[in-house]
Amino acid sequence: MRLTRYFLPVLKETPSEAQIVSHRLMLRAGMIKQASAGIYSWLPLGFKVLRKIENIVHDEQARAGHIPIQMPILQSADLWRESGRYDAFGEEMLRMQDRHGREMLYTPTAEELVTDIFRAHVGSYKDLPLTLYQIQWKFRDEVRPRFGVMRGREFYMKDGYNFDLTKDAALHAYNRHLVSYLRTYERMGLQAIPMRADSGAMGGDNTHEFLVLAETGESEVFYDAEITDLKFGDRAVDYDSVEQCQAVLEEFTSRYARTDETHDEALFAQVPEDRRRRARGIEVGQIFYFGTKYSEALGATVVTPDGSRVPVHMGSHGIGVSRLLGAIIEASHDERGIIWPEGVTPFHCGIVNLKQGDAAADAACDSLYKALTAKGLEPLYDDRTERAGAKFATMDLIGLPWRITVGPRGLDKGVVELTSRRTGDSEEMSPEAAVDRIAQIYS
RNA sequence: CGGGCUAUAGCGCAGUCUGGUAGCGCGUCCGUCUGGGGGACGGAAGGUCGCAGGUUCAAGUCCUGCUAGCCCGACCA
Repeated sequence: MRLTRYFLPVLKETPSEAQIVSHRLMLRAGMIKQASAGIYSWLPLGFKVLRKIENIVHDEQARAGHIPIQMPILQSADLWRESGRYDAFGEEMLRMQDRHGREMLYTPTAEELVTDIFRAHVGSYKDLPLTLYQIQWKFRDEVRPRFGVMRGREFYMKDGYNFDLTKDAALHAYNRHLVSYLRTYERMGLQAIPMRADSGAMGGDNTHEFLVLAETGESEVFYDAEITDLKFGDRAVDYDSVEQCQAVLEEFTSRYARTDETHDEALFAQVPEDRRRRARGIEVGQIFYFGTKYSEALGATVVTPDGSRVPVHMGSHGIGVSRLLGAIIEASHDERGIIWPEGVTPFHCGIVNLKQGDAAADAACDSLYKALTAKGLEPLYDDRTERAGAKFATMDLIGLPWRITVGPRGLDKGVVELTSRRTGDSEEMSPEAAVDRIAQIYS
């Protein structure tokens, strides 16, 4: 993409509404624009990152064998009355009426709806196990939205629901999700620590939250320092293997790690003192096993091999897709701007032409652009007639992890400069070598 | 939902106390000089001063009501 043909409304000054760094940077980098309290439009750069994150989630869901569906944003109140949550959910649920006076609501989650789909179409143990998920806009009418997309009222979320014949099978689904989520977050360049959590309005007693450590996190967390050394890495886990998933769960949840909701000082005291950590975290996902709570309320049953009929065991699992942009920025930025992890960067690299209009520089940039594109990479070419400083400042702000700097001075020696946004390290090399290096980084 | 605050050009703000021709910086547009970290100079465009009513010869400024947004707290993916 050529910057002169893109829409990237960057701001030099910070809008006064933004308090925390991710919100400020998202506004300054032209990623979002507030539409009303806690509700945002996604501008091209922000939308691109949102899609990248969404794609990673879809990809990892597919790997775990989960099946994508799409359920409506507006739902009838009827099902929610059946489950008893219409009243239980309270003011957070945005309610409205259609022209006939029917009570409707903007979905805050979808246990009822997915269970309704299940009970209508699934009747036999032979159809199990089944995990359906969607990535869809949700709405929770927070009393006080803040922190940009980290705590908006409208938010984009992956919500998944597993249906299993037995409790053991459902617990395997729970473990499988934990493994799958570890992979998902690592691909985004994040370390998200599973912590024992509170089940809140979902019900059930088996639940973990995934937290990204960040000073601006909304939750206070307590953990054993050893846990941050754990890396999921590139291990090949068979998602169908009960033992393998169980082993990963045990590895990642055996050390002390809890949010303030479930924190237990006596247990925490058993962690060696030099490893006890108290910090803040951003919640980016949660997994639940809640058994037959919804299947019983809504009559979602299956016939077992012996011919009896039993309610299915269920769990639900969420990843805060839109919130992740804020979490990633909170975890990865400096005073000059965002630093995108390679896995979610909106463009693979930037090309900065230091002297737009100079025949040699223009030609070198064009040829770099073509070579990168030919390798399936997406560069952002700053072809504005701005001064070098302005171009560097924009690149630093929007956070592309790699920058190729092209100027007459270097071209005289036959080189361009490849710079890492994260480390600031620069290296001179031929344009061809720069293309190869970028391609290698993303291979 | 309790407490505090704000609303003036795309963004950041002054002007409101003490009523009298709506300003500054950044950004935008044009020109010249520049050209490896938000450069300089000259020119220009851009405003129902959140909305409605009131007081007054005259309201951005005073009064009343409303709306929207922000901060602290409680709450929350």
